[in-house]
Amino acid sequence: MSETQTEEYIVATSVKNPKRVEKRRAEIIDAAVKIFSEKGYHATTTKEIAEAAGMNVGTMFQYVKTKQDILYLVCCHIHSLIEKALYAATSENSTPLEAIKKDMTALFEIVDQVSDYVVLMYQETASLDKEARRSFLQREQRLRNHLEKQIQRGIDSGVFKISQESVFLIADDILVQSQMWAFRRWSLTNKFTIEKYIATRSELLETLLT
Amino acid sequence: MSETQTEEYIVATSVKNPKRVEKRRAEIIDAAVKIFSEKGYHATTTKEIAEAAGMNVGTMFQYVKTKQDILYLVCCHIHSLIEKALYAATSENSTPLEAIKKDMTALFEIVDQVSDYVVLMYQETASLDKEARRSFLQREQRLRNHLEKQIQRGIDSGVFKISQESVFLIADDILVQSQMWAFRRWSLTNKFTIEKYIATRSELLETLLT
Amino acid sequence: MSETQTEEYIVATSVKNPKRVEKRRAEIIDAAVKIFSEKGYHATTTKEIAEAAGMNVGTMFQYVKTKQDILYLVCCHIHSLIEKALYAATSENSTPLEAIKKDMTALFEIVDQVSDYVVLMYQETASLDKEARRSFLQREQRLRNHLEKQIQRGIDSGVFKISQESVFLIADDILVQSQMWAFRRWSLTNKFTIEKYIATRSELLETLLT
Amino acid sequence: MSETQTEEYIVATSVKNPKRVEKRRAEIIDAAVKIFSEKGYHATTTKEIAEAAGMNVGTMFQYVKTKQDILYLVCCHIHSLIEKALYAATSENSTPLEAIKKDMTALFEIVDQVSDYVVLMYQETASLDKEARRSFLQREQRLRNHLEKQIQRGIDSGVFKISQESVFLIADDILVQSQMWAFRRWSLTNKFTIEKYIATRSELLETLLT
DNA sequence: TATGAATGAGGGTTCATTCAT
DNA sequence: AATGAATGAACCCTCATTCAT
Repeated sequence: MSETQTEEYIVATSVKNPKRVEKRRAEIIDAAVKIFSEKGYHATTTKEIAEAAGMNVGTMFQYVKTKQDILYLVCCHIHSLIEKALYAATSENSTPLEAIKKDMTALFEIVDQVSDYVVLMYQETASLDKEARRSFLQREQRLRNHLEKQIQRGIDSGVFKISQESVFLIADDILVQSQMWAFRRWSLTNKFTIEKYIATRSELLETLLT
Repeated sequence: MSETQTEEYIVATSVKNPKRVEKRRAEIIDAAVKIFSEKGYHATTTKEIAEAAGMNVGTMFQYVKTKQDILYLVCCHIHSLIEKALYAATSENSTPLEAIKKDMTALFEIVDQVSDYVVLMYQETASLDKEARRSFLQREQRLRNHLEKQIQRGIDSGVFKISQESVFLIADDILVQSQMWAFRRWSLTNKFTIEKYIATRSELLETLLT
Repeated sequence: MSETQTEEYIVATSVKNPKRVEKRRAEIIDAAVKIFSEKGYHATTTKEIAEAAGMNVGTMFQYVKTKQDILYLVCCHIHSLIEKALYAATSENSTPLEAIKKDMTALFEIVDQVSDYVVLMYQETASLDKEARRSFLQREQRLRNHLEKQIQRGIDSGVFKISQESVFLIADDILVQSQMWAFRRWSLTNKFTIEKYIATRSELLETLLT
Repeated sequence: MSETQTEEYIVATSVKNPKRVEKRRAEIIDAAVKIFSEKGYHATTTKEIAEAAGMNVGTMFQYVKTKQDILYLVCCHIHSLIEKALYAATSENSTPLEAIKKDMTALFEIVDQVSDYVVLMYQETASLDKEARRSFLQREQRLRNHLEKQIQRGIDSGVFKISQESVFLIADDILVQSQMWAFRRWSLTNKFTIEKYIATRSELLETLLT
């Protein structure tokens, strides 16, 4: 479980009222998420975003310093959706195997629901500068850490028979596989419904763990 | 095994002599690969590429119609490197398990060698237009098809005990995991050398298959 | 002695209480003088000025109609500093030569003290519109008129042996030379202290006048 | 005579043919000089300049890296006009007094002819960044050095009876006075024609020197 | 009177692509 | 086939000023 802690990337604003910032940014994010996932980050104009967000360009740039900031906010927002769904699924009263399967299911389901955004999020991460990218990747580590802990529980209670170094890889694999459902939708949906996909993945995971 | 066959995306040129086209494009690709993986596709100007390729912008645009064409050529080039390495590793005289492990090893090793380019290739795929992207993704399918066949051999010979639908997923996983080594290098190299990574992955694969 | 009299440029305000206007404007001027002379008029934003003046942009614009008004106020303020220092030095009980030398000394000394502001004042005069510039230049004429009168005294009393048309030029020269000390500080301080500069200028002036 | 030598500020270009650069820049300068002296540097748009220069904005920016570069070129161009006129007037076969008077006359006359540009040149110098400003000011020193040499000749030959430190000041004064004719045109032309101005200044200079 | 969010025109600069030589 | 100057639409962001509270 890696935990190199660094400060979060902060999106600056010249607006003082935090409530307003939150509200306006939500509007910006909502608009940007849609346009970005249709046309991509680079092909989208700041003016377009502002218009779609129902505000003036100048206004928008009071809540955000650069276009990239918008991308960062968007990525974090999407990530939060996933994180919330995952954490909501986690219950303490289940066997380790059930628990990790439940997490996996929740993860795959939320990714399925917002798959366009997941693609966007990972595709455009590259357009963030170092600072922002690092900060975003840290968030991702939180997800993996969560899964690692769940797997570790299974090892500790003697249910899972895997080597210690596999923990990290398997946790990471689950994450990556969820993303894959988004990225390869066009090809996977030929063969799987989301339910079938989850079922097959669950089986493979069980094979691996026990 | 997916095989929706469509025509390949063709990069047009106004130059007649095919030998010259090949030579000049090789120069362009070599230059572009380096700059793209340093600065990214969008941050790179056509002029920079031309200069690095030792030719004039005008000249370059005679071997290529758009900047995106260059990206397409670059992606295909990188992909070829991987494809060649994978095919070179495949031998007929081995057990299915040995064979798929050998393939996996070759794949991971080549990705390790050109990891910067792999990252570039997958990161910037989004910047290709529909046509070109589809054509590029078709190439990727060839890789997966190859792996699928190897796994199928094991099933057919009764060595691998997995469901039919897992074939596709496992083949895809191997591919994705190779890419992961490139994408998460910064985090994985904390825990693994490439040899260790291959070994662990091999073990997990064996668990899964047998 | 030129005296084309025109009305003064008036900086409008929407605030009724004159005391408050005076106080607030003093705060604005103090803030603006500093920032302008650090970054120049164009590079300074109204928001910066307001913040430095400890008030809100909106508030500031109630005491001033445009950004240019601030510049005008600043220029007038700086000019007043010089004017006051000059008038304070003038005494009636001295020979014409002593008197003009005293004035010159006072002028050079005050310019030396606020040289940054003098540079600012003359540099940015160009950014005033016609109206405001004319009004400001009128103030400058008051200074020259003062010096002209002092020289005239010397001529009238038969001490200064110069032609009538030189009066204007010499008065102007003194003014310009004082500004030069501000503008060419970087080069003049290699050769002169302010005392030495004043001494040398005094000698040259005496040569010229007698 | 100050001569801190530093490298000249070089205006970059992406155009290789030096002849073309020279020709195009001449067009840019011609256009810019006119618009700048009408509206000032800040109020002028790069697009306006390009249009007036009969070329595309993009084209213009191939001969110049920034708007400020244009200002620098303009300032240098104007300065060259003055320098050439001054050097052309200098003859060796005259007494020191005649020589310096001739120089002064030439200087005042050229400034009179291009007075709008002189005002522009000195007014907007402040808009140059440090680098460019330093480089431009160096050019100005060449002018002063020239005048200093002329005065020195008179001292060396025993004709001028002035202290050594006055040499610098008097040379500088001549320069400044020429600029004054440009800057205070509106006020000076009430009292002087250029010929009368030159005559009066010559007299004062002679008084000072002999 | 004071606040600070909203406005939006406009500015400098870039760069993929073309085309005359 | 090669050169490199020309094109111009488009982009991100700023900031003086206003106005509702």
